[in-house]
Amino acid sequence: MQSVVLSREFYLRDPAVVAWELLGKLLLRETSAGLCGGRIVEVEAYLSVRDPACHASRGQTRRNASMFGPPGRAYVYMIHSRWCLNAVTEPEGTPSAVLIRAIEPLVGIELMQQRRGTDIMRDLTRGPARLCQALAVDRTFDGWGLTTGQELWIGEDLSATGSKLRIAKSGRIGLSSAQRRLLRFFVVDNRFVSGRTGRRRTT
DNA sequence: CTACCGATTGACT
DNA sequence: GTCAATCGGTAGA
Repeated sequence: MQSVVLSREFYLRDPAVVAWELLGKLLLRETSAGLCGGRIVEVEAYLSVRDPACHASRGQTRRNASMFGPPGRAYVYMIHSRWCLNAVTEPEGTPSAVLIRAIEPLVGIELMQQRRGTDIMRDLTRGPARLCQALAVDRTFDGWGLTTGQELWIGEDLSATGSKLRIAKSGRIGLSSAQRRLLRFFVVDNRFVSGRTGRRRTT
């Protein structure tokens, strides 16, 4: 599993662009129990104060503070007693982020099966809270540097074939507002994508 | 302090 | 497809 850790500059851009380009990248987690992770296949962008669905749109609180920090760090929050992982984007002070909604399991399958309590591959990392449980990501990673290449990071897959990913976009899942905006991006026909896989094709 | 709510999931019809 | 468990974050008294 050869990969090159993504730089801080990668995240220093519009969250919709970062979200799009995160598809196909590797999300990796290393503990004393071993390495695990997989390929990112579903993401959502949250656009700072101009996006009512963004946790930071109504100002800074203790929960969302890491979204106001530098790009390339994690924003981990809890919803319905489950953890979800974001990558912070844009310059410090602009609180935007990309929610990692699903990955395709590639390494450390057995470890992720243990943490999830199931052998069913499709249930390991399909959904933002499932993947956090599989990778043992919790509040302690809020603010963590995803560019460090240690413990939890995102890298370019050097073994990836040159073939271009087929990507589609849709409205974001689970929102009570701003549902019309097409800020969810996913790999077409990938069985580890959560929710409905219909909607608008783009490539 | 209390009350309300949710970027979800798993169980169930 | 529907539905509610469950608990930290947040706002308000």
